[in-house]
Amino acid sequence: MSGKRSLIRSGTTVDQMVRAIGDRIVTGVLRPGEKLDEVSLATRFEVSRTPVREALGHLSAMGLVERRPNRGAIVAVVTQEHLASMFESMAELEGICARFCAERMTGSERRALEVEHQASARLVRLGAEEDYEYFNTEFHSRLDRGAHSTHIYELTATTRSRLAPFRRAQFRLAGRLAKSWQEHDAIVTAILRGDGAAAGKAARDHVSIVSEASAVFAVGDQPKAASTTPVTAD
Amino acid sequence: MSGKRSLIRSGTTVDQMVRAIGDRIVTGVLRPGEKLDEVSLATRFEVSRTPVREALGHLSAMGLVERRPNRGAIVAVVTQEHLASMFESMAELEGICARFCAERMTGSERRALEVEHQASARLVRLGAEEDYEYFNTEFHSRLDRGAHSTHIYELTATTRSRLAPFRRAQFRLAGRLAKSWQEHDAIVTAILRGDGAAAGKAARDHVSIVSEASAVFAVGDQPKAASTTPVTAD
DNA sequence: AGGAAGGCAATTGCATACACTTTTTGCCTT
DNA sequence: AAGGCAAAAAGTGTATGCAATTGCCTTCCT
Repeated sequence: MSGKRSLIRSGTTVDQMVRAIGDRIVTGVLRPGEKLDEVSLATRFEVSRTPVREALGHLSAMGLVERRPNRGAIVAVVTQEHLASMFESMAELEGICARFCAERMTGSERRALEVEHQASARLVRLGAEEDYEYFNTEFHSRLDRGAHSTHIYELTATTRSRLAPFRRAQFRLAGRLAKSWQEHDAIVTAILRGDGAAAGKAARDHVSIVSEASAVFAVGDQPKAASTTPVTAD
Repeated sequence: MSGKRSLIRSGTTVDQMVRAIGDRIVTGVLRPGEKLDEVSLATRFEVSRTPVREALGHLSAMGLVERRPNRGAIVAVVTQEHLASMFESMAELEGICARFCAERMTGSERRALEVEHQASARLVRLGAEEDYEYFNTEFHSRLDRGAHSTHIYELTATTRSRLAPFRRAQFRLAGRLAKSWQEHDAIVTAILRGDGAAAGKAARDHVSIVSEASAVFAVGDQPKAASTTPVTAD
């Protein structure tokens, strides 16, 4: 590989392909059910079929693409039913995390959670959607890590990433920002109180509401935003 | 591929490699931390490096092997802590499944669950460990499917497969068979009663006890049983 | 003698070539 | 004209070869 494509971010060719293709799926450039031809992708990104193939394997493991033996790969088709199932699972997983947090978080973890959460209140007042989204991600990351369970963490992370395409625009909905913060507050309060059952319930309810807010953006209504992963091709 | 190796079970070469290598990891022939050299594996199984590489990718996604970029793959090292975390997750997942079963199972599903469960009582009296293990698998499969949640099903399936290496010999422990059946009975009773909370608790407790029973077989104490996936090589 | 730099061997990562499977298209039969 | 079969084309699955990276060993300098 003669130095070209050196302007690109990082990692192996396979990683680049995973990001490039995955991003195009997540952003809706590649639509669910669309055929993913290996040679087309390879020529398009100016690499050989080998890394493309491997990338499709990764994406398949992530659940973003579906692979039929000897019959090529397609962008995973997520039915309304399966989407609901994923949100349901997410709610349960978050609930477990919150419950474990209430029972297991260290003193410094609790303090950090509280501090960050209170700090984010300012963003709600300002209506800073972008910044709040960052805090929101950080908040949930704290919950996931605070559960002190590596495997639950993995399950949560993979599920969250699979849901990413469907929850992107949730904070654009009117009033969602303030409501989100209130729900976070219920979770934080319960955790600090050490009330696992209440924390779990609050976290489950939180996701359930996000689910409803995101249902709008489900199948057949994917945005066509530009890719955020620049590559030489395209 | 010139017709040879036709005596083997099925599927593509990659699938065979996944099974062959995965089985050797699961059965302890390949020990945690052991280096997985691509050319060695390829020559050993008389295939080229390509399917071996792809298989290692799959196994990496399954969590059975660990891949370091440019530095090869090793059999995943499962720490005592991570193992505990996996059993904990399994308990929670089974709990969720049982709860959902109590709330959602159809009439015929409930009947089938009960019938099969009662039938397995005979195996306990006979001490038929092998046959009971089959029923046990079927039982849990019913629970997973009865939850009517495709994504929870996936999470449960992957977690279960990752735990497989550590729970194999559980029924060999004295009295485990009868105890297992009693725990199943508690779950079934609660489900048929429609008591989700009780079913969830019973299922969680069930896994917890399996966890304790399996802890004996954790890191550093893997058996060296022969592979159950015959391949031309070996 | 100890450490660092450079080179060599081994192994992974990518590209290309070949084999087999599936699908499509066109021709032949009914 | 319609349906089915066959052959070719398209595309995936596997093999092999080449480039690039890593780790180690040797060697040279301080």
